[in-house]
Amino acid sequence: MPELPEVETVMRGMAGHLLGQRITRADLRRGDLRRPVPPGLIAALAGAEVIGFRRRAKYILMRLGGGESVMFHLGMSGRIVLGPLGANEPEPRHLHLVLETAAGWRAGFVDPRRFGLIDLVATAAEDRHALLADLGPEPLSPAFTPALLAAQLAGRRSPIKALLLDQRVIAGLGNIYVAEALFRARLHPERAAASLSRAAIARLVAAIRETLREAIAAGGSSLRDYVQPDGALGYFQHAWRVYGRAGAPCPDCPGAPSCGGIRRLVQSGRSSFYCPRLQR
DNA sequence: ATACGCCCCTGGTGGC
DNA sequence: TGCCACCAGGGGCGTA
Repeated sequence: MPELPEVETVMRGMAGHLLGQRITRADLRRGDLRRPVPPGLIAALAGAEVIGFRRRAKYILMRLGGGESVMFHLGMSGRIVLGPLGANEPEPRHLHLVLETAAGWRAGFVDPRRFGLIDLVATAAEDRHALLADLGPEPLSPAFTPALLAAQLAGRRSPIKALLLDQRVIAGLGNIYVAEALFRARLHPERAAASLSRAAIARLVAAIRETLREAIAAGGSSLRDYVQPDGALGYFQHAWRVYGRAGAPCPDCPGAPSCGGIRRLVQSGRSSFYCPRLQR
């Protein structure tokens, strides 16, 4: 479930074992991801020291001593696996890139559907990368204010759900956290963006922040060092209030009959979940 | 400029 | 057991 909180958690887990380490070996098994892995990737990685990590939207930037950053995007099914060298575990399927560190750890990029990507960018020019240049504000940054969101929504007739998924409007939300934030803000996913009052926009900004913060906290607290027994980083169970719960009682409606339960609808090909009584 | 459908790819699930 | 339809956390592209 790689949306912003999962990507943040994965990044922290990677940093825990890779930051400050030297990469002794880099092995590309398969380079035809969403876009081809750049030819210079292995040369940039091999022998390099990992000197920093940063997340922007759903991208992880791993900064190397040579002045380049490796960009990872997990797509729908991507994950990072981590384990000690020499462990006798079977290699996961769909392992596309393997890194080994001087300290004896192995990190792997696994992505069955190959909607993810790996790219290389000059560290000094990270934000000018074509995939980062047009991204909207980070929802957890002070720059993400009701006034800013209001300016983005003004005059837009699209459903609010669609705009919150648009990474140019706000960076890092995906289908799950949009559903959860709209529920928390009591806004129906089909509401026209421009019809939101100032108060509703303020509620939405707060709801997005709270939803993401709690999810990051859950990810961090559920994994002592972020590495699960199978080596996967940053994937944690979370109790969604509405996502994936069609037909279930609404957690905030005291009597189930009062709203008839959580409903599912399809918007531009993707599922939305909401409470018909609370969300308007 | 904006909005929408379609596509990329593999795997899991549930029905027959 | 097999087959098939449907669904899935993302996002880019072409077309109106």
